Amino acid sequence: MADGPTINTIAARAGVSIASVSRVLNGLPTRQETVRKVMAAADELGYVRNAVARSLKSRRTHQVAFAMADVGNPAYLAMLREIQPVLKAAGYRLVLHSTDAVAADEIDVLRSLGERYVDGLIMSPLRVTDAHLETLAAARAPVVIIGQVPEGTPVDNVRADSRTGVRLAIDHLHALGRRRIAMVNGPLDTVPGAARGAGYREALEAVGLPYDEDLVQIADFYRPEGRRAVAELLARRPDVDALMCANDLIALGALDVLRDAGRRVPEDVAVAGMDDTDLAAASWPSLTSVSLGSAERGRVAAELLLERLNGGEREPRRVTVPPRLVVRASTAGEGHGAEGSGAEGSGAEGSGA
Amino acid sequence: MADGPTINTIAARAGVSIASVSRVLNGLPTRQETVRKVMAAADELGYVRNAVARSLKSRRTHQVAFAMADVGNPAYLAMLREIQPVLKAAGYRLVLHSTDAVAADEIDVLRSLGERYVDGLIMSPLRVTDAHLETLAAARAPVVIIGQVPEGTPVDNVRADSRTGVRLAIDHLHALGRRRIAMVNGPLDTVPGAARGAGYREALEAVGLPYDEDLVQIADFYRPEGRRAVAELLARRPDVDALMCANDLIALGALDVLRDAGRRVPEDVAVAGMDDTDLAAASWPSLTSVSLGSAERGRVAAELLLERLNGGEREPRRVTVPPRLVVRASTAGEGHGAEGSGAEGSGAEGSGA
DNA sequence: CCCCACGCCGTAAACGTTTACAGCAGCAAG
DNA sequence: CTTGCTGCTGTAAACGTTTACGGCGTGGGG
Repeated sequence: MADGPTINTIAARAGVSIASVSRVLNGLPTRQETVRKVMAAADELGYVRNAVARSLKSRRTHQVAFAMADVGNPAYLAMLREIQPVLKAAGYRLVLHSTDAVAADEIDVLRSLGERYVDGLIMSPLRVTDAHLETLAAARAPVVIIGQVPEGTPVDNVRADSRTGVRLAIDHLHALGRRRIAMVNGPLDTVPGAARGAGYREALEAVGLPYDEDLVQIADFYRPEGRRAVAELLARRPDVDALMCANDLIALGALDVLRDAGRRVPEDVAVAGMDDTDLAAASWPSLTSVSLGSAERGRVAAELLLERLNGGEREPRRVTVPPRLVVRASTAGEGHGAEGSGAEGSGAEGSGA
Repeated sequence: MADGPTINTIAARAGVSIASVSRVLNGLPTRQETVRKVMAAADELGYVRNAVARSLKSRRTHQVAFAMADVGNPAYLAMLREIQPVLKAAGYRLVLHSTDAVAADEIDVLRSLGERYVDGLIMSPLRVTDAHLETLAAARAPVVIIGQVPEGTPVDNVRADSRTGVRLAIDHLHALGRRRIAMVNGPLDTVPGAARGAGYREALEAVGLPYDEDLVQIADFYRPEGRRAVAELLARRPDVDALMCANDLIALGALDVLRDAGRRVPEDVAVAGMDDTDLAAASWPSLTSVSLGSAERGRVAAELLLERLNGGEREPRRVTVPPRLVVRASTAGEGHGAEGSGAEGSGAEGSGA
């Protein structure tokens, strides 16, 4: 045992050269007799190819990195869940980085591509700075970016379309007869905040409703902030009949406040969220939400990367994944419970000692 | 550019040998002048050490694998979230495997340790078979198992204690004055199901309540199953005043059914879940739940592995992480909304094209 | 009978590092 | 001036593969 068998051990035992062993293991044309001897020796010794030596020589690691901004964020998890099987099926291992949305960490990851421990990278930065672009240009391996990237950046890119997403939701609310549709948006200096705000204005115009500053309230993307913001909004405009929230957490906060205020959802006020996280299905009433296709973005990103890893040179591609409105009780007003909710086992546990 | 600079390129440019370059890069004692020349050359060329070659020679990859049964399961995600930073801080990269709880896949992962692409492995199998144990014994790198493992298996092991967890919850319900406490358990032939069932009996005995078969209902660990089971239970025993559910999803199903039946929670029926996923805080009313310490189990597992990677030989250790009861509205009956809920940004998105 | 083609195999170099060892210069002590 | 340190550096081997190249034996065609 001591020090696992190598190609040399096998060669010695089978009475052939290491070249022959390598050929047999790689299925290159070899005499039957030799194949037999090598296979026998390998089996007896329990030989396993050393991936590191293989990578050094072949310049392929069969590993791909995914740098997610935040391991806790359901949107990134949805991506991960799709990326993983695509890579696995193609014979790649997944190296996971968490950058905590810190630009410096993201740039470190890009730079570390020079170490050549992976063949490629999928990255979803919160926002792309000039430093990012600079490092990207010098990246030593193919990269796919999930998110916004300036026009003309020569890199494969997969993006969502939250602007259209907001329009879907507003159209829906308008079709239900709502006419005083407020928006609880995230900070306007974030990329998603700006896009969603723009979507709101466009959508109102499209359905022929006036844009009213009074109906817009800014909150951070968290539940307590959502509560605060919706409370202010209600105080100022008690007459709202629908709330478009910039993400599901804000929407949950909205539900909290409406419940306390004795407003029925959706009868008095309809509520829509965004991101379609699993929280949307769990809440009461369950939450209508705009899916921005995190899962699909992950899958597409993985496929683009694989294509580039196999195919070689190619024009950089840009793919936009369309949003999808998932209607639930918080706007539709049907009973709850119809919907099957997700899967999720229990069993990561054990009994007592 | 073409083919990134190596230690040789630098040696040539700095007019020294590759050994000197290596020494400088590794901070071994070297004359100041030489250090200067090498550093200058390395900077100018934008040199980055090749991790693969380094690993081949040093027999250390600085990578650790985590094999999770299911990328979608919040319990495993909680582990991942803790494992990641611990490893990162110690200078290790994380390779993520998803085995979909398929034994054959898990065994493949164990076997693949022979490829030496990682220095160690953390694995959380759903259940451990004989084949697992056999492969484990022959594993070519240190392994830490999160979950149940037969007595005496010579492997580092971190486990939860859901049995005691159930007791915590039952004690709580009993202290609130509940006397007809039903249990909605998972399948009894799963490890968690059996442990939780045992915990239920023990706990009843401990508080002096009789064990009544009528009050036990079996469901699979999912929400629709929970609904079905609780509906049956209510039909049979309309007098229950508390429900102990074997996980949060079942508990969410219970809330659905109770709401439909017009029973108030917690006034008429108190409900407790298990696993303390983020769904527990999102639901209405928010859900009292037993945390089995997934996060802490992840952290401990990572620490055990690092210890073994640095320390070398050592007795196998077994750590049991104690459960913790998180009281929320579904039993306590206070208002909702007090609690801050988790953090979770939005921003994995982009605006429209 | 000679030559060549062909199929198979072994030798050796290469991938980019780390590191044991020896060599060399400078200097202090004898 | 020799000896022996000391401090630094270079040469070369090693990690475990893959693969270009040439050699060898066989058999068929001229």
